[in-house]
Amino acid sequence: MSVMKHVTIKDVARQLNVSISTVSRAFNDKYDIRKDTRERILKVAHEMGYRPNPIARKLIQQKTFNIGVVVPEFVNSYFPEVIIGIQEVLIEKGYQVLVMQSNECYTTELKNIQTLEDNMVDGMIISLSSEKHNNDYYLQMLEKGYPIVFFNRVDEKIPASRVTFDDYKWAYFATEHLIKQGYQRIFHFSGYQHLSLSQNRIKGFRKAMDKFSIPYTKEHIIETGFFIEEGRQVMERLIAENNLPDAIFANNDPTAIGAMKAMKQAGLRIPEDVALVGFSESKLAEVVEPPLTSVSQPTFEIGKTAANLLLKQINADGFAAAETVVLNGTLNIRASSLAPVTQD
Amino acid sequence: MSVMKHVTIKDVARQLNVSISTVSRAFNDKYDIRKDTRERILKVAHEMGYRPNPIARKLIQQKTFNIGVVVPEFVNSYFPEVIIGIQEVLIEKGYQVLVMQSNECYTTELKNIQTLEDNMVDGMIISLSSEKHNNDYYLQMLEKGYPIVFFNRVDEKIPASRVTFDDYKWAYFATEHLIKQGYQRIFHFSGYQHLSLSQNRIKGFRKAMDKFSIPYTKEHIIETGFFIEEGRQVMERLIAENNLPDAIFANNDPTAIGAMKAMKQAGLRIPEDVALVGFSESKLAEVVEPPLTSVSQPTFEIGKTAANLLLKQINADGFAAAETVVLNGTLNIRASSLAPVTQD
DNA sequence: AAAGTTTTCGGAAACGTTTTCGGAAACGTT
DNA sequence: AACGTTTCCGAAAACGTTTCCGAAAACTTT
Repeated sequence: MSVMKHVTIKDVARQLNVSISTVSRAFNDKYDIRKDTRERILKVAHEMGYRPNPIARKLIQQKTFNIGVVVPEFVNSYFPEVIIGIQEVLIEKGYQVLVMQSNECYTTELKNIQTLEDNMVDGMIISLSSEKHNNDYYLQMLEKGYPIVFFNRVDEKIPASRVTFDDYKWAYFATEHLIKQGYQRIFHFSGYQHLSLSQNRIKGFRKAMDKFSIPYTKEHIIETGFFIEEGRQVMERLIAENNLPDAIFANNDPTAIGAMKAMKQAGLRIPEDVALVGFSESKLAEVVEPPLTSVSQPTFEIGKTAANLLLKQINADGFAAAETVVLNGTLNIRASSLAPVTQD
Repeated sequence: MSVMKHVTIKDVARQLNVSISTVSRAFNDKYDIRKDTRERILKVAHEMGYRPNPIARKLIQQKTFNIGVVVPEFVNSYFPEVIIGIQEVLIEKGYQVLVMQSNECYTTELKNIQTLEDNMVDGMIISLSSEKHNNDYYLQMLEKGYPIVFFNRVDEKIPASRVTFDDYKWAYFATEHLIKQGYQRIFHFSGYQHLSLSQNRIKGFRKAMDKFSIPYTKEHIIETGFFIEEGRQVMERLIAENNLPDAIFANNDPTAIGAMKAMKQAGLRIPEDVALVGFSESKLAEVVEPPLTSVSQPTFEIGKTAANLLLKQINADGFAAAETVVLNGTLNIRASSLAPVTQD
């Protein structure tokens, strides 16, 4: 009563006085069925409201046409945008996309992955949580030939396909931009430093500073994190310590904006007192006052290529060589980082 | 080779020299199994890396412990936050949450729902797309006793459980606030007007205007939509037409921020030239300059109650009466709507 | 019209579980 | 020692499909 009876393939077969296998053939467009019986079956089946039960199909086919996506969070707009890109290509190929979030927690990340695995997704697209993690499980999966693609938060010790951003290069450009605007005492608000993404941005920062022979110390690179609150706290500390830089290159927009908030609170002007550059362009950058200079990543494109890489692996149906695609960005220069001299 | 063999219940049974049923019993904690054999089985099974195949289990049990969530989009932070609330309660009860987005399109919304249905989710939590929709399919599902809960974007003609926000009341408060600050010529940027959410916000706006005997015409209520771009366009038009209000009550933050952008472009000051109030508080409100007054919704709470309502229906396992929960918000007053007189 | 081919279909096994049913084993009671 | 209970377990059916195998039916060819 409460759960109504689904129309099954048996019902259709009985109704039409044919065998189950024939109905199945009709639905799977097999070669060994007469065209007119096929159409007759499809017609009646549709009238009866029959839809093949994907669970049963999955059980026998060992293929689900589902793919799983695991991201650390989706309150910042970055991951949602990537997911839209992923769906764009996958849905068109008949796949369904199941999204799970790890909440930046390694344990739930692992649990998510196992549930997806248990549900027989044909492959996964993963962005690692910021917590320290152990690679064993991923290595095992890869060894079994399980199709996985990583993006954004990758670990170079995991030999899987991945789509990344040239964090090094664009961190360099972002820093260079500040230097060329005349800033000298530049701090970097970095992400969690065990992530290669953060390491690469630090390297880019360093490279630019070295290139232009600008002196700096370890204290100029401050492990801040990824969220507004974290950026604000670090900035508040700097203000309290009266240890202000000329400019800050923040590892992402939220931390830059957190710094911005702290500065406003303290009556400091941007960029006159401290200039700011963000990273991974979010909607926020354009909306904030002053507008935030930021490196924008092609989120949509990242999602699309990750999906395509995954499809390639799935279709190779064996051990496709791991591939790394590096995508390009742009530096969007806005008021928050303009030259201190030219300010009116 | 490419897909490794999963350890099945048979393997475990053979290994231990017991029957399949016994292994099953061990895993399902049935009463008719001796305690020590149960433990022996669990131990060995775990060592062998056996995990019960949920697909097979679903097939026979007709219960999946999955629930589906369909939202129109997740680039604005509203829906992601709700989803986090949903997951919070559902995961703890052993459910998994599958998220799909309709992209504000009725057709894909329907397709999403059917895929979820085909995948035998035990229930769904839905927020309707903004496109005009036909209720037939939902009515059918409800008639079959399928557990569904709607939130945010609901349709009063669908007699299902829902969790909503008192849009009427809070639209009233938002408008009242502007009036009390001394603004008279107030416009409302509304959402798509076939959604009851939008209608209620309009009603609240009207009620406040009437209550304080402030004259207004139909032209003061402008169907704008939900996104930044839309707000900006409407505002640009008003500026071009030299048809400026004193204040705007926008149906959500993005449209308010769109208006803000257009105003800045045109050199207009907020709130001196036009005051602004948003709705459904997003992260943006605090970050924008000037900070945006906005009604905040308890997104997290909305998700949690929606999930609980759904669980109630699922467990009633029959036809639980539809329930409507209305949650409360707060009006966060910030600089964008302060009295024009007291500005310095 | 007989023989050989090709097309079309039905039967049955398989996918990995849960669950019903019945029976063996263990125990307690007389 | 016979009987009745209770506890524990195995065999087999079921869930709704796909697919392999073989055979009937429909064509060709001679």
